Order: sequence, then structure tokens, then C-alpha cells
Amino acid sequence: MSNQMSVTIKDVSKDAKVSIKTVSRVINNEINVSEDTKHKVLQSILKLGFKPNKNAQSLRSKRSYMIALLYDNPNKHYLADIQSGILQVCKETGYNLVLQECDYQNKNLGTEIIEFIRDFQIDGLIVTPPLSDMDDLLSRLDDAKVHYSIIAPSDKRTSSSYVSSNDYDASYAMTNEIISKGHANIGFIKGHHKHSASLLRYKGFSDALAQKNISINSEWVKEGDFTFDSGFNAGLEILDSPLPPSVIFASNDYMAAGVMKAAQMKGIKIPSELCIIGFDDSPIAEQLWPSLSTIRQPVEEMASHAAKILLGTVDGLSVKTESKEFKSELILRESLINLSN
Amino acid sequence: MSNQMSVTIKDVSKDAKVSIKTVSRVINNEINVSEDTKHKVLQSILKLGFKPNKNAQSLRSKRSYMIALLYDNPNKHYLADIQSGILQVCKETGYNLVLQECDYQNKNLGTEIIEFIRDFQIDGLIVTPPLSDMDDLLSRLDDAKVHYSIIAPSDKRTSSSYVSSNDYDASYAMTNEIISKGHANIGFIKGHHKHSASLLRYKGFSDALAQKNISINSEWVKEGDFTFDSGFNAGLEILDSPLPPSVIFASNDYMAAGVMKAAQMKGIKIPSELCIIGFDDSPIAEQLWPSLSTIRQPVEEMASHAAKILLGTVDGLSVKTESKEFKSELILRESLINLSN
DNA sequence: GCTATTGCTGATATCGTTGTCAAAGAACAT
DNA sequence: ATGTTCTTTGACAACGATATCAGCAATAGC
Repeated sequence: MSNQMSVTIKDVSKDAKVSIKTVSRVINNEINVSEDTKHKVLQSILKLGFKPNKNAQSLRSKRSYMIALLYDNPNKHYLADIQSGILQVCKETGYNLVLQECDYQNKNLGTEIIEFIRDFQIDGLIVTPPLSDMDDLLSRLDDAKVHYSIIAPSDKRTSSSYVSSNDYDASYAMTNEIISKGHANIGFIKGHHKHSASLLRYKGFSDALAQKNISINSEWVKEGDFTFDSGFNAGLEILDSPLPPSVIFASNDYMAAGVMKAAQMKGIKIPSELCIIGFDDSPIAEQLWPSLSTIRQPVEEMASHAAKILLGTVDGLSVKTESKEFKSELILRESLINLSN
Repeated sequence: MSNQMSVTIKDVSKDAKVSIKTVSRVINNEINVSEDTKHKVLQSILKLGFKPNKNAQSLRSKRSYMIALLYDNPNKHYLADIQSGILQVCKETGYNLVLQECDYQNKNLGTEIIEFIRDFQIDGLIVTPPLSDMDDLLSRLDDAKVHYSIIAPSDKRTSSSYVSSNDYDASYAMTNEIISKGHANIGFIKGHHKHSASLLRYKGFSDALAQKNISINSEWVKEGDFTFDSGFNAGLEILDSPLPPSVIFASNDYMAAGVMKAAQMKGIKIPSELCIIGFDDSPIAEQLWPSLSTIRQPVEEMASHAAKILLGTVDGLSVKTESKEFKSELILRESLINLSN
């Protein structure tokens, strides 16, 4: 049982009648310790309730047992899911997560992050969109030999590990679903062009239309920035066009919610007069009425996986986890129905 | 300009031709350093780009320059606001924030948290609801002499510092606002009984009614747990009662959103047939149609303040920040109108 | 004038680990 | 028997900061 004063490796070594170095060996699972002494030491550790002092370990070994999450994303649910995915892995492995909010427009970002890492000896980074698309930042990190893993990068670079989702395929599939319900007049709200996902989602949409020889009306295509307000404004514009579409497909659920509000304010009935599609399956998708058809990505799992990749490379020992693409799932709810007329 | 290898206090002492202790004195702003040497040392620090190694500092001084956020709250927006409020202060003061997700039902919580603090030498905690209402946990922390500051505690304990909001007053004021619009049949959805805010919000409501001699119909009062679903279910039940109220006041916006969906599914028109009131001014309040009347709390500021309080007690030197109650603000939007009939 | 106090400074121990290196003994090859 | 290698172990330095304590001037007090 642990006492008030903390137990050190020295106490353990005394108790087990071995040198402190041997205790250290046992703690770090080094080879070349006989089963016998290992057992003795483990007994003493248990008996005394010894826990290695992280700061001393960090100081000597230049490792902090902390990883940082880099983000600059207005979508708080997304961020929360990312966080809890990472935290699960952290809990298992004894690492800790430090938050680092960034401004992707900050010209000094690379320098600041590298300084932050050096300052706190952060062992690795998890980089989320849109930072994951900033190639200059990533190459700065490479130069500084910083370990990191990327969530949803633009190009699936082989240099570093990443997790990604099949945005293109999902968007393509959803568009086909819309077409199969008889719709041909389809609007689209793109996301912020700084996010690589924006392009992929739009490309999936436009390719699906092209493949069915349905032309795109450019009046029905707007660019938002993934916020509710941008969706609302884009929705108003599209719905003000002389011949509005029967479906609007937004690149995320918040923008879709904005479209829904815009339509409702104009007295347009959903889904009979206008169908709305979102992306991400945020909680709001189910909370709206009518509920949003959307695309679910396993964000939390992706984040867990990213953390596993990172810790795999940081902890030289443990099993290396590979980069992986996660599959999305179409969620069909009330906001999409067959074309009525 | 800093080099590849990191600069230590030793390098500075050599460059400034003083002892390492003197450099340490300058870094820590200790008294009894002559202006002259102080200047010399600061010059060298600047010239060499010296930054103290946090781990070495932590090891020696038993401080980690990290604080942790304790939470167990399903409301991700709330959490995100709390986080960014704290992070602002952290950024200014050079501290870092570590996340610690808790399970308030975990019987071992106190022990685990104290171990975590000892392990990482965490300098202090910020405790959020509903953990801030667990007196046994807080007294465990007191016993272990852990620094912490509390957000929205149940009773305004004098023992430790806290920030709070005037939930009672806000709820009272909103109820009066409702009454002034001619309503007398008012339903209420309470929050989770583990949160002290739940009681305060309900009490503000019931006191306001009592003061105007309006009786409460117990069929119109339900308990939720601050989630959308619980609000949805409570809404269905209340609206199923033989004579439903003309207003439903929910203890947060998510439950209010649940009520709204329940009403819309039943074909009840909002606000003409049913007014809905929320609490918190979450983003969803404005995103719904009609938009929710609600109560805004300065959550981010409260969190900043809590961080300042904490760091004030941790850093013995800096100015002590006092406990404070923050004022809420009524936000009147489309979902509340004068009683029509 | 002589001691007491105060202000400033530095040598060295220290925090609790891991890293280096050498030594002792066992195992193996010649 | 002897040399070579491998396994296991420990003494001690090192990481980069802060803490202790002592020393030396300079000033104050009598």
C-alpha cells in the first residue's frame, strides 16, 4: 500500500535487494533479467505500491508520455468524438493527451508547434483536418523528426501514417441513392475549400451525376465553410433561384440544418417539396424534424486508430499499427423521399 | 537563435559568467538579484534562445505546469466551451491542459484521480458538473491537499474556490417572462437530479409560479437527464396528457429540442400552439426552426475564471482571483410568443 | 570601532529515473 | 585447460533544473 511520501526505485531496490538499475530494467521490460530477480522485483513493487515518477523518466529518457492533439475545427461534436477516441487508447497505454488549438492561418504555426513539442517533450502529435491538409506544416514536422499521425489527409502520402475515410465513395453512393429516388435536380453545398474532404465529397457527387448523364446546374452549387450559417445562406440563395432543385445535398450536417431552417422559414415543406441530405451523422441529424439522411463516419474509431498508429511508432516495442481507410455508412432518414410529382 | 541541441541553464550561466543558481533566480523572478546581473542573464537567455526544461523543473520543484480538467458530461458543446475557456488562460500562463474523463458512478473515482495527480504531478484540477456536486470526491481532494477550482457547485462552499452561475435567478426571471406573455399552463422538464443546477432551475421556476399564485400541474413536470432523447420522451408524455400546457420549459436546450421534435411529429404548431423554452443557449437553439428562447450563460468566461482562480492558488505569486457568480441573460427568440387565445 | 544585519552570489547536493560501462559468472568452443 | 562469448548484474554518472547553505561585501546598529 502506498504511503504519503512517494516510493522510489531506490526503496524498491533496497526491498528486493538488487541494484536500482535492475529495478529499472524490470520496469522497462528490458531483456536479460533472470526470471528469478524479475519476480522478486515485481513483488517488491507491488508490496510498496511503487509507481515510476513520470517527470524523472521524461527528463532522463527524453520522453514525456504525452501526446498532443492539433486541431482547428469549428465542429465541436467532431472534435469531441476525436478526443474520446484518442483518450480510450491513452487510457490503455498510460499516455496523456494535451490539447493544442491552432489557427491554420497563423504563418508561424509550424515554428510554434515545434517549439511546443520541444518545450514539453511531447512524444507525438495527432493532426486533424484541416491541419492535416497543410503540406508545408507536415513537412516541417518531418524535418524536425516529430512523430505524428494524420486523420483524413488530402493525399494518402506514404511518408507518414494516416487514417482516412472514403468520402468520395460515400458521396458517390449517396448521390446514386438520391438519383434512384427519381430526383434529377440536385443542389450541392460544398465545404470549405481548405478541407480536402470538401473536394472529395463534391467529386463523388459530380461523378455520380456525370455517370448518369445528369447535368449540374451551377446555380444550385454553392460553397460553405461547414458552419450552420454558411449552410443557411447557401440554402437561401439556392432556394431563391427561379427553378429550385428538389434535393439539396450539403457537405455536412450543420450546413444541411442551415438549409432546413432556410426552407422552413420560406414555408417550403420538407421532404415533400425539398429533400435535404447531410454528411457526418452529427447528433443534430437525428434531432431535427424531419430527421436528416446523412452519412456516418466512424470518427471515434478513426481517432482511436490514429492514436494506436502514433503510439506504435513512439513506443518502438509494441505492435505497429497500419494506416487504414475506414468505410462510411449511408443513413437514410425522413429528409429524403421519392420524388413526388 | 536556438540550435539543434537544446540550451540549458548551464550554457546560459557560462555565457553570462554567473553561476547556474543565479540564472535560476532570474528565471524564477526571485528577489535579491542585482539589476545588473539580471540584465546580463536576460541578455544571454535571449541570445541563446534558452527555454527551461519543464521536466527538469517538474522533477525538482514537484510542479508539472499541467492542470487537468475533470468531466463527465454528455453535453459536448458545453465541454468544448469549458475547454476553450481554460485553454485561453493556459496559453497566457504557460500551463497545459490534460483531459481526464471520469465516470461519476465509479466508486473508485477519488482514489483514481488522486493517483493520477500523483503520477503526473498535476498541479491542479478544474472540476465540472456533475462531479462538482460530489461532496465526497471534493473532500477526498481536500484531504489529499489537491488544488482545485469548481465550476457550478451545489452549495457555495467557502472551503474552496468556485465559479457559479445564477441558475435560480435566471429560471425565475424566465418564468416571469413566460407568465407576462399570458401563459398560466406551463410544463417543466427537470434535468438530471445529480446536477445541482437541476434543482436550482426547477426551484426558480416553481417559486416564480408560486409567487403569482399559479399552481403547478404535476402531470406537466417530468425529469430528464439533459439529453435530447430524454427531452423527446418527456415531451411526448406531457403532450399526451388530456389538457396539455401552452408552454414547456426545459432545463436545457437539448431537451427543449427533443420537445420540439415531439411536438412537430404530433403536428402541433410551434409557437402558436405550444411555446418552448430552453436553457444554456447552445448552438442548436438558434439552429432550430422556430428558434428557441433560452438563457445564455457565459460558460467560456466561467471556465476562464475557474482557471485563473486555480492558477492563482497554484502559482503562489500571482494575484489571487476570487470566486465569482456569473450572470445569465434571457435570450428571447421565436419559440415564445403571447398566448394566442 | 566592532558586531549584526542585509543583499547578492556561487559550490554543490539533490530530485528519481535511465544510460554507460565494467565485472562476475555461466556456457561454449578449441 | 584455456580463451571466447553470452547473460546477468551493479556502481556510478547523467539528465536539467531547484534547494541549501555558506561566503563575501556593504550597510546598519551600538
